[in-house]
Amino acid sequence: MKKNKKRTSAKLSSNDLVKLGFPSGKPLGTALNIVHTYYTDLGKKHQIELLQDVIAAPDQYELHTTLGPLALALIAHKEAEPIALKSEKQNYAVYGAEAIEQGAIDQMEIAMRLPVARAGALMPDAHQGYGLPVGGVLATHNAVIPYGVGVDIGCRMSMSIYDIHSGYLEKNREQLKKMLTDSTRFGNASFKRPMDHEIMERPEFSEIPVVRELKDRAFQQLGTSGGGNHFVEFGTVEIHDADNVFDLPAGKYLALLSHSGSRRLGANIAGYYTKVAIDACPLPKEAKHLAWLDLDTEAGQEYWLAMNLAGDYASACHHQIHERLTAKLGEAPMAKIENHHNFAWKEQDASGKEVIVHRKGATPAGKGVMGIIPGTMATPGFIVRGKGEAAAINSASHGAGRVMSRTQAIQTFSQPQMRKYLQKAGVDVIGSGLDEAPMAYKDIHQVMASQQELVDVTGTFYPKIVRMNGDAKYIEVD
DNA sequence: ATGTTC
Repeated sequence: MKKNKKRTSAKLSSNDLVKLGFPSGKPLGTALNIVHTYYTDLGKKHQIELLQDVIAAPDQYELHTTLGPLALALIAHKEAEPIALKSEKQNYAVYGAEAIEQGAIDQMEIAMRLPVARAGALMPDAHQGYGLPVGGVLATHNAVIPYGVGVDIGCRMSMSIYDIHSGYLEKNREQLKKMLTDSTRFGNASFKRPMDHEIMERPEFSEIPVVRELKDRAFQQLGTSGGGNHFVEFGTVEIHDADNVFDLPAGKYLALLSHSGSRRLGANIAGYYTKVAIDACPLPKEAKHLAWLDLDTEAGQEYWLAMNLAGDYASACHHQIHERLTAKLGEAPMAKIENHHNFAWKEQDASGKEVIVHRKGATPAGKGVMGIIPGTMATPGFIVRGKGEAAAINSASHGAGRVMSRTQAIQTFSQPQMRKYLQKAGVDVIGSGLDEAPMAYKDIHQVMASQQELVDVTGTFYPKIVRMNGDAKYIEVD
């Protein structure tokens, strides 16, 4: 049980193994597993020598008791013929191209050349991701790409609109801040006693082996928000006209908006099935992360079920977040709106053929479909109604999109600078850090202008009290 | 995004 610290630091990392030439996927995973199971007492230098011997002549280790599986994985990898990409460049629609980084465009071009790809589109908030760019939409035939869905499966937006005049917010800032602090959990924190939810009764939790192992943690994390760009916030929402699906009179209301996903459950499902896909689907290096699962295979069916479970779980988390805060407010919402933006759907293309539409950081925007496109912690978000634009595969952006990486934002901006920006916008922030500074994002108004063909704006949300992950006393502005 | 282990 008690491990000596020195020995842990001598552990080989996956990076070390990549440097030794182990291809990621099965060979890398097997090597890590074997070396950490059987050879931890050997010392780093000897571990490296041993692995170098295996990679130099795997056929000599095929029958080795502990290294045999690694040798076989290396041989299988060498023999696997990569699946060819289409050689011709494929066309797809790009919205707001002038503000999209080249890396995202390069990734989309590769995705379009997959033999299973049928159509694609790039949303105006697009930026580089793993495999498919964030803000990328890809329709495939009978195949699902785990990294086309993304790591945070079923990540979504949820809004409750209350029949409370927006003036309530200014008069009750302190109480609303306390409600957010008491009723939401970010980062590693979870509720002492999670509320029960029927999602935990789903058969997938006992029927799918990889999901079974995640059940306990999923229960602990019910109703939590995670980290990164996730938030729970109070703000005011302006309903522009009476022509909205909620039958709300035009006006200004108090609203609650949340953004989060499927926590560890979705992340681990994504990680596991990506590995399965990479093993089953050898692709050229530049397309490796776009490995797909055929929906006619057992693994493909299993991923589909697990993905849908993770999506419903993310929804359950939002429902509990809103349930807790609604109870504190003591007023039932008069309208609710929710949409996910990291998922794959079975839809029909223009010719009526079934396609699998991956939206990785893209909002469903079929004709009449309502959605929420958030800006940043200090800029407006929008309630939108889809126009059903076929060229965009019935999609729109899922936010403003970053103009700089988290690391870059932390190096570029200062605390006083961010404080000033938030003060000017009249926004209180609990938690967060400079990586989520509004200045690190594209101008949401420009992004909306780039997608006028894709959505109509029916309401505008102004964030006022925002909670994100991070040290709660770090960026409070009052 | 993620108990940061690809």
